[in-house]
Amino acid sequence: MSGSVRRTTMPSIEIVAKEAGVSTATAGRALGGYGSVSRKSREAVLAAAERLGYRPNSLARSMITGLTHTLGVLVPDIENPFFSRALRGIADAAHERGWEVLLVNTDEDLTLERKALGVLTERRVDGLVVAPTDVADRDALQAVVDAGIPIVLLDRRVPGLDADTVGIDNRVAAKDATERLLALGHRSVALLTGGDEKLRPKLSRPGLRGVERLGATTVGARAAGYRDALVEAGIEPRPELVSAEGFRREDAAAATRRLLALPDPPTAILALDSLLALGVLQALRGLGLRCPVDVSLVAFDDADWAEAISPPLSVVAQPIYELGAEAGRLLLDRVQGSDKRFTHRRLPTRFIERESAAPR
Amino acid sequence: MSGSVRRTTMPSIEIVAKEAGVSTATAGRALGGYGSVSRKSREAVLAAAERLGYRPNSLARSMITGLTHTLGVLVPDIENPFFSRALRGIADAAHERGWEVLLVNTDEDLTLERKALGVLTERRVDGLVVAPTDVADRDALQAVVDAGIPIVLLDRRVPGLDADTVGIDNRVAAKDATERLLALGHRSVALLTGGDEKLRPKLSRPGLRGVERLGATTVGARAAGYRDALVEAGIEPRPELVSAEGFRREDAAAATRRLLALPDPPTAILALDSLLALGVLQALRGLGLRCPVDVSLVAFDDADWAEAISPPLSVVAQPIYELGAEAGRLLLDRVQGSDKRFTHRRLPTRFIERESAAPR
DNA sequence: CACTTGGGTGAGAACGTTCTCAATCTGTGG
DNA sequence: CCACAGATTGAGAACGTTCTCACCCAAGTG
Repeated sequence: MSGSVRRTTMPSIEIVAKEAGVSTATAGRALGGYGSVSRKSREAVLAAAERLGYRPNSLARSMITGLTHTLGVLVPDIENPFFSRALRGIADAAHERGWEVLLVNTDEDLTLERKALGVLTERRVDGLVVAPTDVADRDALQAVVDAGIPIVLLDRRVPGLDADTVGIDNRVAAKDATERLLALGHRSVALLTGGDEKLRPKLSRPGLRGVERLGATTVGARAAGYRDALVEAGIEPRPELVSAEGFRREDAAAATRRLLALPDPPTAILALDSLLALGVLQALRGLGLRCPVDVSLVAFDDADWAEAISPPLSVVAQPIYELGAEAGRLLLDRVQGSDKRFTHRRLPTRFIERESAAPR
Repeated sequence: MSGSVRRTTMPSIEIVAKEAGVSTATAGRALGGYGSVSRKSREAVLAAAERLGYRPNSLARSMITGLTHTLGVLVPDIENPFFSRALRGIADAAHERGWEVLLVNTDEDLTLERKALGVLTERRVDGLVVAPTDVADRDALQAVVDAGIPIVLLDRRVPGLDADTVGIDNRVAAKDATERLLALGHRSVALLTGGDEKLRPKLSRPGLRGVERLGATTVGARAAGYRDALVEAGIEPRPELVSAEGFRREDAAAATRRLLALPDPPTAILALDSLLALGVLQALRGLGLRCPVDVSLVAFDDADWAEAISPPLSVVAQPIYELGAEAGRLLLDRVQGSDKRFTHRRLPTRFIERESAAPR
């Protein structure tokens, strides 16, 4: 392959055995803590190991036991605070039970995601936590499951996949947030989804079928919840108030400027993540408008800055760390042989009322 | 070990060879792309592999090649935006050259860090990027290096360790930031370090030796730079203006309240990371003070919210992603056999002047 | 004394690759 | 037709563990 075969200087169990004057089998037993070994042999082996600085080779161990004690984690972008916090939860759960974490960023890129699935399969990870880029990857994911590697989906769902899922009830959470804005007297509420261009027509004019299909995705479910609240309040959803122009802060800022330039501009905005909310705040500053007196704002995710800025931001807080930890635990249960029916765990969200949403 | 030996259902190269009617050696050559194989054999093997859904076992490959194509990454806390961004840089650099990343959080805990070093050694990672908790871990780190696993230190340094390091010039950056506050007419500048209790006396009354010794750590170097600026400006450093009361936002808020309650309170604050800056902002809000009219604020790290809040925060921006990417590249060079002298790479910082620091 | 029991031991297989080496096949030049 | 270089091939070793199995031995048991 890549040329030079690197010879490590590390002593093998055979060397340790020789040094201790026993067979490799006995040395293995003493070091691995299985089988039965006399006190004398054990002490000789452990002393020899200590002397030589012996470190077991977990690759060889994995070859034979069939367990790598490694969990693969596939997320779009570890820089995203949502995923870095969730990863922390996953990693802690894994560590607690003696597992390590192999991390791959997918960049929301399907090709990359598939390649990563292949690589992690070749590495024989014991299981995978995946925040899939797209439901379109169902087959690739199912292939991994069929190969005997259990998967737990995080945040997003993929219909028809044999996997546990962990997330929140996005539709209900979004509906609740929207209702709170309506209750403050806002009749014209904008939605900033962060999805990409091609999503927008679907979001703004979804047939019933469309909503159902989109309901599978996080953004889609939240958009559906937003619609639910409007419809129940007897307000006709206005497509031009739904913006899906990109995930970056600048995209959100541009979208905000566009929204506020409308003939009948929104008096409140619901942003589907905290980065988008920053874009809104930035745009408001630029326009000389103030939050919440001119425009109310509510965002998903309780970012660390949400409470510290002026005005403190009202948010829909997800239990992100717990989401990750639960995914990790669920996965480890599977790895360790659980064959319960697949569960779809929904953890509760919490609306934190601060000062960015005010009566109209 | 942990009980059940899991038998994977995945076909081995031997099965593929049988299916294709060739020897395992030939199948290996066709699949691995080494040696020479006739067109006919290759096609038969690839077809058989495709048919059986063959996936090479990279554990077996690593056993023989001595390369796991895995980089270990040891950081205090992946949730910290600094480390999650740096990790992104490391991961991208690794991916680009066909490596994967095994991640461990150390929680600033020396015991955990040592255990993690052991685990990663057993996993035979090809190299390690470490943001060490403490210089006290020198021996444990050196042992890993001696075992043949190269290390690159990120952000922090460990004197006397055979390793490359990547970071910024903390002393110069802190001095520059302090000078800018002094240039605005501030004579009473506080420093929020975020270090823990036992650090404070050293920071506030360092003998020359003290400063030198602390210069090895990130916080210490920045504190030294802060002092440098004061001394050069002919201002006597006041120990009570240096606060090291914890890393969390609440700690910073409490420290800020304490500072502002002093008889001769600071008119400007330098916060050593963005989370601490949030604490300051929160405390100011609570006290009914405004930034920058009542208190000026400058912080390290250009957090994503820094530009979006009011007032936009003036910051010392580190090239965090590049720091990580550079560490990754340096490490991969070592893994692939470079034996250049150890380098200590300092990437340039950039002061971004926004609106949180104003004339007194 | 013969017979069982069970702790302790070592030889060698197994895991799934890549590597080494010698043997065979192919085509070319004389 | 022969010699020879080079491509192609397969048997078997190697990597470092754990697992299987047969064996030895001391201590009871009848």
